Amino acid sequence: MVDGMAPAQTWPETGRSWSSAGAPLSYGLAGLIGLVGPSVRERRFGETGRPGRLPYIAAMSVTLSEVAAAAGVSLATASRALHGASGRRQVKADLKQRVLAAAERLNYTTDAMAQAVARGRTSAIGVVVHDIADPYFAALVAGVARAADAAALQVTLASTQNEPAREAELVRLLRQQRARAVVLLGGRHEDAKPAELGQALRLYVGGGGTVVVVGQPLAGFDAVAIDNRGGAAALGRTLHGLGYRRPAILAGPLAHLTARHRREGFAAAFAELGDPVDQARIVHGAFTHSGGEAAFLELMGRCGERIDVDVVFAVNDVMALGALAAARDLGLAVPDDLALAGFDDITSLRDVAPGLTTVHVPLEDIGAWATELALAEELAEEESDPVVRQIPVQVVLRQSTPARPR
Amino acid sequence: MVDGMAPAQTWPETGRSWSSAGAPLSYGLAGLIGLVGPSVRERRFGETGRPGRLPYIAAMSVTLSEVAAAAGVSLATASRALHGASGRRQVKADLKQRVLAAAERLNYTTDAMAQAVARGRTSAIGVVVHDIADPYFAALVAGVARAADAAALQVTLASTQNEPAREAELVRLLRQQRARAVVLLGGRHEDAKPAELGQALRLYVGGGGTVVVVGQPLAGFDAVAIDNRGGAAALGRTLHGLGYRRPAILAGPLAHLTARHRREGFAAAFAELGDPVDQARIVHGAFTHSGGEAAFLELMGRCGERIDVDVVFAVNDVMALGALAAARDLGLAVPDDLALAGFDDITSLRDVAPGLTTVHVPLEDIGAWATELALAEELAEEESDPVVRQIPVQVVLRQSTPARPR
DNA sequence: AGGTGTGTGGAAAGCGCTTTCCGGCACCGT
DNA sequence: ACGGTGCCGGAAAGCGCTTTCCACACACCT
Repeated sequence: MVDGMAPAQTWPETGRSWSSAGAPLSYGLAGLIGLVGPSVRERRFGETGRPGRLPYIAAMSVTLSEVAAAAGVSLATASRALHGASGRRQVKADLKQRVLAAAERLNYTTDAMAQAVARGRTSAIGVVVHDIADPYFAALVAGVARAADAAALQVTLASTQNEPAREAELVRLLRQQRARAVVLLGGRHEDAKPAELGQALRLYVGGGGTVVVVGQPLAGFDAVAIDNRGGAAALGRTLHGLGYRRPAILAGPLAHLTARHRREGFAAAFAELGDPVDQARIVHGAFTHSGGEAAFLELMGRCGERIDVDVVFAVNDVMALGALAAARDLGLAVPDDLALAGFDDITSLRDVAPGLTTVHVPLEDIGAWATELALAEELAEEESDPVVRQIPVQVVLRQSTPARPR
Repeated sequence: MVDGMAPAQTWPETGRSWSSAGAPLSYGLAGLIGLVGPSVRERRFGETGRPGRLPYIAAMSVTLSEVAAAAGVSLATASRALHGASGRRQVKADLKQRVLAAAERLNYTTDAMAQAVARGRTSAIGVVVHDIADPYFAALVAGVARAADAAALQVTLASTQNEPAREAELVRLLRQQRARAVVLLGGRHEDAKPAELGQALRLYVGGGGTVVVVGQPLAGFDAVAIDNRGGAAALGRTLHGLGYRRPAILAGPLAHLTARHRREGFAAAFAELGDPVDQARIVHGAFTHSGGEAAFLELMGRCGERIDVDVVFAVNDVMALGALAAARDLGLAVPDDLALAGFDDITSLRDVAPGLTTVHVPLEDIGAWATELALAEELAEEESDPVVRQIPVQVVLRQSTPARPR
């Protein structure tokens, strides 16, 4: 790996000048960090004096042309040796070895930005979430990360910080980053300038990107759809079958599509079985832990002295956990005083007691599938109709909703 | 937004040729996605026939020179109008308006990659985690995302997928991406080729990047350090004060530094108070939920018939929750049969009953601080000694460790 | 008028990379 | 000996952008 070059060599091949002003700093730096060798230093341009020179510190990394010079080959050959194999352009073994050795010796690393510009494509996919600390999004992102890793892609995380209206802005950002694909995890909100989001997504797709929406489909885009309505209906039927007759719903924001579908599915099931949900027992609130807490308190307030509700369905587990906390604070026992069910089967449910009845959604897998779908669609040159993959869900009964003695 | 241009106009200003082979596809696409206008299409190069042409589809987005042409100004002016203000180079208001209008009309969006190459710096920071679905990392990343958002930076998420040895690889990847800074959240492992990680980090720093390590300091790099030893010691003293005398430790992997410091701190506190931890009551296991479960079962197995342990300290909350689950399965009640404490105070603790005694670590803030530190260090041109910010932690007593009647 | 600023647009070089075309070379059959 | 045929290295153009230097126009002051 070490060839016959003089160890103190300072890249005469490159013909570049060293910074004089910057030299002390750069040597100091190199000394401090050690191990890095002569190639790590500050470079200045501008010896030509012609227009176009960049007399500021532009880069501190070894470039491919330096590697090429060190290996005594041309830039083209160096590029081919390192990333080549494109077409039938083979670099002979000995040259390739020389280049690889030089690259290693100089600690060269490809500049992914430059590569992206030259190749016209990046190696990053973007993922939009509302709050990465929420276990729902965390699980989805874990799946995205797994699939991206398998495909040797980077993940760019864009978070709205719980402001749904920022989704469009983040999509624009990812377009600017030329992300290969965007996986949109945030729940769809009807009030959050949907036109703006659609516009941003269309522009992104028009620029050659692929979009996959997770949760519910969005007109015109590929989607991995969770069967919210069906799952909630199945849960409703199951609870009815267990003997529950006076349900209440902690329903999430009115404009939140996922929340709405779950509420509608659940309500429809009870209605069909002859025990419609009392409208006064449907409380809307934020799609969060504290939203669930608040909605539960509001519900209890509406009930007054006597609780005329036997089961509470929170449209997601995080809200259900909020409700559980609120119930505890109120001195109400679940399931003795009140049964409780959620939706999603987030991982942290394994640690709550009593076990929470819910609808299992394979979140991590969904994240991975969405990513794989995006990558597959990218390959499909033909412009096809949006692919919508429906994910079935499954009711999981736990202790929070025991069969009700009649 | 709609100006007087002929709708069928095909950018004569640009002088570029349209693809003939690709035209049907591109028109079809533009038709399908609507709203995008004539500027979104496939472009081919190669009308010159000279070397250097790129006859493949290179990009589908509007470029700045097209905007410049549409606005009737030069490339330089267009660039200055959109991002300018660098130095005292002002673009007069009317020209600036023309450029902005043209950009909007063409749905132009800057190519962040090209910008990064030209400017020599990106706008992304990298964050390395072991598992984003783990609430510990999720909270930290939420903080990183918040701070990055405030600084108008992108977050590139790199996950080892629970393989600590992959940290070095991911750092190399982030170096390749020319991330402005790397925030290393993964716990330090002694066995995971530390030299390789250190080497990768040094090369990254040598290339102009900034590194901040979270958790415990790593020689030579900035860090936001959690007072693991002190926190665990304080917890130990507190529990001793409550009357516990026969502690056990679910200690995490031997080589895991955070785990080790917490174990040592806790053990030291009990030793100082005259009740050293029995070595046979220290069980090592993975730093995860199932690791906690397994370690707890192992501990119970070692105890045999009679449980001669009065409090179990798990070196993190996730393990403590695993232990709690295992205890439930075994029919043991916490705290009646056994007290339990953890470390970190992850958010999901709010939903477990009994409330788990732990050591509060402001995880999300730490993520944000680490990011802010990285950005501050980037500005400080002077090469200074590594900054290590110590974060104090606080014992939080909950129901899982009631005062023990003597 | 003739200098001297001052402001502002444009030409063009440069970032670091990929990929094309060309041309040189070795090998082969005739 | 000669043209054909592969193979493979190099020169150079190009990606889309930023920033420099130059040039020109217009004051302003003597």
